[in-house]
Amino acid sequence: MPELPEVETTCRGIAPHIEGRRVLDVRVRERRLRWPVTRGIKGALQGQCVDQAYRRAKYILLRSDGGHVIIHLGMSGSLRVLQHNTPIQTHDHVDIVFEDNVLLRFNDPRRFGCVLWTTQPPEQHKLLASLGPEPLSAAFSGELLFRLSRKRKAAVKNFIMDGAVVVGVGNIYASEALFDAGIHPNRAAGRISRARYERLAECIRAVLSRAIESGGSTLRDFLRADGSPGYFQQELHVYGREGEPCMRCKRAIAQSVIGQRSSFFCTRCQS
DNA sequence: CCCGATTCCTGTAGGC
DNA sequence: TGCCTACAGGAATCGG
Repeated sequence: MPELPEVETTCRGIAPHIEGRRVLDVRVRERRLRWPVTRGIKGALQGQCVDQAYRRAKYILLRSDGGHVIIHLGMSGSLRVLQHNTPIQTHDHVDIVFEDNVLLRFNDPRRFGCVLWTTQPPEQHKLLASLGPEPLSAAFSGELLFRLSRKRKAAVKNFIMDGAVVVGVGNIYASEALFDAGIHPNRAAGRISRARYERLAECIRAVLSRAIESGGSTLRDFLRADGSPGYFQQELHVYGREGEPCMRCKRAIAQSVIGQRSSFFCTRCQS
């Protein structure tokens, strides 16, 4: 599933193929995604040049003369750069057809993703307006986590997955960063010290950076036919390892549901 | 304001 | 072997 590193990888992968190219056509086969594909997206895009593809949180933004395409991959979405004549497969919901035989194809079995068109500045769009800082930017810090967490009683795992606090920390990397930082995922966010948040912020940064490097290794595949899993899964310390020995102390990794999401942790190394 | 529960959807894994 | 159910998960939205 696309986490921030894969979204970043996808964005870097498609950008050189579509930037500077004119849109010839937009084909929508399935409008019913997380939000309905914007009516009129074809009329808005046709004939326009996409001059930039970039990422904000887990959104991929395509900038053209008159506005932006906002794409989210949800849980199962993918974007591929293909040739015009590539046969349709199941769940191929949207095509953006470019000049020079370039086709950008959105496929999403579970339809949790979206493809929207907006003429607003994207940072003012409803979906993007209240997002917190990028985890790999200077605006993100332990101090920020400390400040925003005061008086908050929610579990720290839910807190760091809150996109208004910091973007891009999904279920997998929340478990991983909390293990790396030695913090129990169920601990109340408001009862964690500044020093421990400094450590946590550093661990969030580190795990996402490493995953982007590993995501880079899936980059070679994603333009091709299959969605291969990538190597980052081999580097996970706790996620999906219930019952297996902790890599630090050998005690069995525990699993429990926190905020309706499966969480993995070591009861000895995390407190 | 804050938080937990609910919701969207389908492929996959597990049980019987 | 095959069917059926439970579950996974990003994130908006709603209700308390």
